[in-house]
Amino acid sequence: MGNENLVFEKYLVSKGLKLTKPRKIILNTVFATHEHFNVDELYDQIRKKHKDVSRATIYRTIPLLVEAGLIKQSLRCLAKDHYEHTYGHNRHLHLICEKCGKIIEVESKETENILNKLAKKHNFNIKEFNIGAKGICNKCRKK
Amino acid sequence: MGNENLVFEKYLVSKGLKLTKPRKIILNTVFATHEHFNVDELYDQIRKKHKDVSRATIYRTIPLLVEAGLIKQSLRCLAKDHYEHTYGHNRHLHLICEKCGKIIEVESKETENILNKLAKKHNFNIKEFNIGAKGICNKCRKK
DNA sequence: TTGAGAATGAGATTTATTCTCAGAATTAAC
DNA sequence: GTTAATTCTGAGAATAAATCTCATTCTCAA
Repeated sequence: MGNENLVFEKYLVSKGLKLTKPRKIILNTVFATHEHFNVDELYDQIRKKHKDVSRATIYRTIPLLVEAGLIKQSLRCLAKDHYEHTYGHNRHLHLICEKCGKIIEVESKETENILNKLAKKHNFNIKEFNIGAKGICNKCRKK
Repeated sequence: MGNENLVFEKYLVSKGLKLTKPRKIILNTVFATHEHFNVDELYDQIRKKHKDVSRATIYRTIPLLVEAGLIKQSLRCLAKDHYEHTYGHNRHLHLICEKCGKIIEVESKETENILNKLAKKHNFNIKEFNIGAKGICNKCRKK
């Protein structure tokens, strides 16, 4: 219940685009939970209430949400792109279990600081961090 | 010219698999350069010399190379999976330019140490790091 | 109210990757 | 060397996520 709506509308207007009903529905469904999501999950979720929003529109709206700084592309899992919130969420890194797919989110300003330093050395302007590791989680290791 | 061949053969034998001609060709082409690659690039490279290696075999061999610890899945660029060497190469992180696609490779043991600590806290067993950032490179920023 | 441009749904299309299958290669035992 | 059991292979079909097309509908400023 932040003002994603405001942010999104501002972005759209600045590009000469419109905050239409389907776009509102998509935005609100995306921000109805805090979870990562992929297009299929989002589509199913939306379809529970709104039978008139198409996959095409979802695929077309996601890049707008990304551009507006509301979400970002996250992991790729089972051949599908996944997304996560950036607006209203602290940045975090991911520990992904290769066995069960579980995602552990951990905050770490430290790693970002180091990356920032390294980027400076290379005259590189960081827009977005992508930090994580794959491995085996606690539960799966015990099996 | 390390002994990727030996490593690969050892791995294959341990799984009851065979180091066949196509697999040798693929392995050697992969290790003929130090560059990241995707399947198309690898296929073209191989086809210059060997008209009889199919895409299917390349797709089937890559997971074996990954499992053998010789390469790892790296970035995904333009809807294609990319791979990079792990055998014989120090680990590094990637700064990826969103404009021109340039990839800057940087070493950083520091970030890995931090991730290791965090993983310990969560009883997570890291198999592979995935560290990087997207942004704008020096050249593109000047435009 | 209206008109110009933007947005939509439906379904076709694209394309990386995976699968199928009949024949070929491999390897160990004889 | 032959054989037999198994693994591999190439070719092309199949799959499926993501993109595109297009005729129609919506939006909003004037």
